[in-house]
Amino acid sequence: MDGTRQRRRGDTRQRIQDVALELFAEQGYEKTSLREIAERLEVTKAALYYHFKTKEEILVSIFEDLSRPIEDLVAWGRAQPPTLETRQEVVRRYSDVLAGAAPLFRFMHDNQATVRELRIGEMFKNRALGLRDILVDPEADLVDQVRCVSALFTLHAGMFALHDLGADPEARRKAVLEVAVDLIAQAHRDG
Amino acid sequence: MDGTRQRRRGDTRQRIQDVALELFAEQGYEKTSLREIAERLEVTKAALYYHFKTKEEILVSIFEDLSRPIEDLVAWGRAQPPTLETRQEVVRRYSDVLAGAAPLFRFMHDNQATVRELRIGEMFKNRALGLRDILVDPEADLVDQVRCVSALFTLHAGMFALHDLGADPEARRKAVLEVAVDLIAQAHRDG
Amino acid sequence: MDGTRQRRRGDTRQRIQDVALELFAEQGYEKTSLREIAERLEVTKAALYYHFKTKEEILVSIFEDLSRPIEDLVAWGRAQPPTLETRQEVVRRYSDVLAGAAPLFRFMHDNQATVRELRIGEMFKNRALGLRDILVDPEADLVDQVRCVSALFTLHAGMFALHDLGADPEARRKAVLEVAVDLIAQAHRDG
Amino acid sequence: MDGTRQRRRGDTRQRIQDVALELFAEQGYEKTSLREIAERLEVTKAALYYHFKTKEEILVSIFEDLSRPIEDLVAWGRAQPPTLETRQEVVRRYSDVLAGAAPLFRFMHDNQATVRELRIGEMFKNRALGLRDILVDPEADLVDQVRCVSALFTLHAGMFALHDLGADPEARRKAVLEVAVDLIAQAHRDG
DNA sequence: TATGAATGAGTATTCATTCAT
DNA sequence: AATGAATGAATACTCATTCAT
Repeated sequence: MDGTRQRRRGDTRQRIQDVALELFAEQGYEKTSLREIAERLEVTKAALYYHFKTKEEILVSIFEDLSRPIEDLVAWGRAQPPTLETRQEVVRRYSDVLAGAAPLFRFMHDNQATVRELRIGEMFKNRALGLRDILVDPEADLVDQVRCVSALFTLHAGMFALHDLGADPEARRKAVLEVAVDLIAQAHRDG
Repeated sequence: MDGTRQRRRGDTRQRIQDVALELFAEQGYEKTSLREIAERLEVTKAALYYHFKTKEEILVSIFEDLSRPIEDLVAWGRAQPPTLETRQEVVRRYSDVLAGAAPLFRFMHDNQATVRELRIGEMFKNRALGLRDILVDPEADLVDQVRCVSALFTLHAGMFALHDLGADPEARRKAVLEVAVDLIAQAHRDG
Repeated sequence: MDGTRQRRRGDTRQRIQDVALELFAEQGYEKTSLREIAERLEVTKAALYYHFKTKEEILVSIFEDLSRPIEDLVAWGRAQPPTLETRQEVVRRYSDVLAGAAPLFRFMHDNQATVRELRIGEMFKNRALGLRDILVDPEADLVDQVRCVSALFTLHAGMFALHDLGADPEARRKAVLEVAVDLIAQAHRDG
Repeated sequence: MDGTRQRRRGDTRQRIQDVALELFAEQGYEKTSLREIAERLEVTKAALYYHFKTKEEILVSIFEDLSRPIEDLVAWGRAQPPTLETRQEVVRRYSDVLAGAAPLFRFMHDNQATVRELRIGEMFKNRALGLRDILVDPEADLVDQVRCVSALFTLHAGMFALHDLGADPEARRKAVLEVAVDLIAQAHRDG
């Protein structure tokens, strides 16, 4: 009975994160004001400050919650032997991770200038470097190193910039993943 | 003799563009205020408005000046037969174009959320789609289409996100270009 | 005790309206800045924006609050038979209405060019036309129609432009009203 | 041959006045910027300053040029005996004067708050008082004094606020004039 | 668990005016 | 007779943040 009003008790923090991420992804971090978030939630700005100390903290909390799978992936990858198979599996899993928190990663991708100045900039960079270090063999040829990094960027671009290549999203994701996996394979052909 | 004061006569418009691009690329568009630009130039904000109607127009003018080579490249590409060689040459030339106006393209890459709302968003998108249409064969396999687009993104990423792969910039650029050219080649292997 | 600080709690919105109307009437809408209003109230400009969305909204809110009596008068007038007596009574009541919100109507009278571009321009015009339609018989002789409208303008002018005819304000108002009532009577002499 | 360009030589001052009055009457004094005037004339703002020392001076010069007929009328009126006939003739002539410089008087009527702060405020007030002193007999009944002033305001209102009474402008002007002349007559009935 | 009221610092933009050329 | 380049001061408005209740 009632529902919304009832269910809203206690989950305000979560609802703030949801709405904020939605708006951040849609319009960017700077162009999204706390007033806007508050209005969409039908609470006052001050209510946001009950749950979060600053605007930035809202973003940080979202990032912390949603980016754990990357941490896990990096941890897993580090524990594996640095083989072709491991690397391809990392790429596969990363593709899943991206798809599982698309709005966050779309936001990260579209707001790099902003993100760089924020706390999450450093955090994200570290996770990204973690991934890279798993995929890239520092002894390898520079071209092959680039191939591995390129696999990563292909995944990202595939998520956020291929909306007009037609084809349904799932088919697109598969195609993108195949290219990425293939890039890793090429980097291991010989050397 | 004297220099600064003397030479400044008449080139204020250009100096505004230079400083603005520098700051936009460094801190992002929204976080760069006209006050900051004016101060760095040692003129008043009002002087900026003598030369440009709005903040956005400063950016537009920079974009128009610096993105002409892309237009030219698209035009050239369209006039060639849609062969492997053409496409690889387009990739090569695009790499040069990016290197030739690196600060602008770094800005575009880092501020996509912002750019999308601005007039240059549409402009840039059109140029990008132009390039894509030259590189991508709509009849080809989806995976091969992705390969071609990925070549483009590899170029971009190579410019703006590989600063820590070590190696000197020129070597890096060559490696990136090789990967991109190779991606195009693979997309043409058979099919 | 203390008073000012104490009493100010909760009535800020009203105080903004009061001070704004005072300044608008004194110096005009355009020449009155929000800084001025804020300073006189010893609050910040931002506080004004907590209570009103724009400068224009301050004016609109004042107008809506103070012009209700005209609406009521028009409604009353419409419900009466269109006789000489009705019309004279409307003129009498209008004189009271004007006297009851003199600063607002002085403002409207003195700032017509400005008001015309604002939201209240349309609102006021509608109320004025409502009054006119009650006073003016569209079948009547043009000269008699003008007499009725002139009665209205005489009232206005009497409020705002006769300060130097000497005599005390109340006597002046009575004289003005008599002229206006008489104009209506003449318009009904025969016809 | 050519024409515009040719004829424009030498009459810039006049053209500034024309355009300025047009815009002042249309949008008000404050809302009309020198940029706007300059743009419409296809000259630079600085050119305006070659011909006039300030924005206000543009208005003053217009007023001085166009309000001379009032001065003349006042002078003429003062030289006549203070009879009913004189007064009615003054009203008739004033109606002509208003019609002859309608944009100026429409401006004065619509921008009273602004005008009051400007140099022309005082000038206009003096001319108006001059007229009033001719029309009003200080010995007369207050009501009759009001009638005379009301005749003046009827003329003004007739010019600027009766556009929707229908009827063609000339018919309207005649009707308005008749009411005004009649008001003067009533003020002289007995007394 | 929130709100109402407010602030301080900032933003882009506009304006009348000046002056060397 | 006019322009190009610039300024100083102002304006309406927005934002993240605070705090007493």
